[in-house]
Amino acid sequence: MRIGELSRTTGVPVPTIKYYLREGLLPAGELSSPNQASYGETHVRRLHLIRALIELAQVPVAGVKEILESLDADTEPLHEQIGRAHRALTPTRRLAATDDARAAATAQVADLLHDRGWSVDPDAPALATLVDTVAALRTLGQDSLVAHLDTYADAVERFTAVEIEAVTANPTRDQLAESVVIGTILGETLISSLRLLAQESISADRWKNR
Amino acid sequence: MRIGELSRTTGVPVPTIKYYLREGLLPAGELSSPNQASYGETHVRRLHLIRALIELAQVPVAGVKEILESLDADTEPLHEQIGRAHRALTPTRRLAATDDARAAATAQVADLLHDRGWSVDPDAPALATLVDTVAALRTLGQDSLVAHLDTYADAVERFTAVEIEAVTANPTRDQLAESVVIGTILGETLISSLRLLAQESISADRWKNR
DNA sequence: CGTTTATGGATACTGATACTATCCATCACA
DNA sequence: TGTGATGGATAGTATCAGTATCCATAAACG
Repeated sequence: MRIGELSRTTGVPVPTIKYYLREGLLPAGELSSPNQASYGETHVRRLHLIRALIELAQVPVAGVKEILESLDADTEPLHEQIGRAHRALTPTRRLAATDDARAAATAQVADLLHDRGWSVDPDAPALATLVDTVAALRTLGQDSLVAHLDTYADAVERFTAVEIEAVTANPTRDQLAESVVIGTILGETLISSLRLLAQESISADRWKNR
Repeated sequence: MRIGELSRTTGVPVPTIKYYLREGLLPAGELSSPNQASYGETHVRRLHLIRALIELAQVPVAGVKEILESLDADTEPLHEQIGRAHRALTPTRRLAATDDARAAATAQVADLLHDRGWSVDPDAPALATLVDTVAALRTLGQDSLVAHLDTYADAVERFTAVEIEAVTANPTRDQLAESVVIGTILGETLISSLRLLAQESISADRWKNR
């Protein structure tokens, strides 16, 4: 398959494919002559994955590259592959907060992790984001939401368990890693759109007249 | 309070505040003379909100504007205010899928909505995103995840119930609207970081040796 | 009272991101 | 043999989210 056909079967414009090749998101095709390369099924699959990450999950190109590299690095421990995907997904979003708001948030999050027995890397970017978000919610006067952090954590444990289960069905390690990474990323898009739909539906008949 | 002090108390640089003023995110201060305006507590609060939306929830500036306008439009029905926030949160993320993948996804999503009794606007952007995501997961060979859509929906209903409860405690309608909108948006950041932490912790001891 | 500093408002510039467009020397195929 | 596609390189574009610069005026300080 040459680039034109790859473009036609995936719906991705040729210049964009060339761009992904340049950026190293897509491995080069096999060269039969200096200006004739052929692409295969793996390229089709990868292009689909790239588009899903960029379009649906809004992962920046650099993040996609990171994720794909981790998928290809199948010598490294699975947990490390997942860690790389997580990092690529959590663009350091920090927010200055007053010292006491941050201290309170840090303490609350530490309690939560302790109570749940979650052991995470203290440098995990998601941890910083969580602390900042809790602090921001307090600063914005939304303490009642923060008070239910535990219920959020319950619900989150629920689907994380399902994901782990769904994913362990994969026979090979490579497939497992791919499932985990795709599930982590597209799962978020899934949850987020489900949540918006649930809110829309519930809020519609809850506050019809306000 | 003049712009310098506003900058110092919020940690937002003066040129950035001027930019937000230009973009209409922040209402103008009260002018005492052609080049002397004074800002108050509302400006401090609003700046905190803007920064939280932009930094933590990664909402684009245009979306923040939309959200704030809906918060200020306290004459329109609450449900419509929420709808605007939702639209600002769901940047049309579409992904070309093969016709049968999309058809299957559309059917599955329709079933889900029906079974749960969720009634949503067929033009809701979140609906399109959900369909595309389900189609993409199938195309990428992740059917086992898609098979658990219902469990995701369960967990999502759980959050939503908590949020509604937490938020109805607000005495005034304005506060209620603000809580709903902030909860919708920052809640997503909260859930996403909790989920990453849960995954990290669970995956760590689940796949120690793979 | 004069001088330094800050301010409001307008306009211009910047850096990052994600593509698009153009070139050109091959290459395949008719 | 010529026509269109290809690989590879380089340059251009649009959008976004600020930054920077200017200027005339106002406030604060000595």
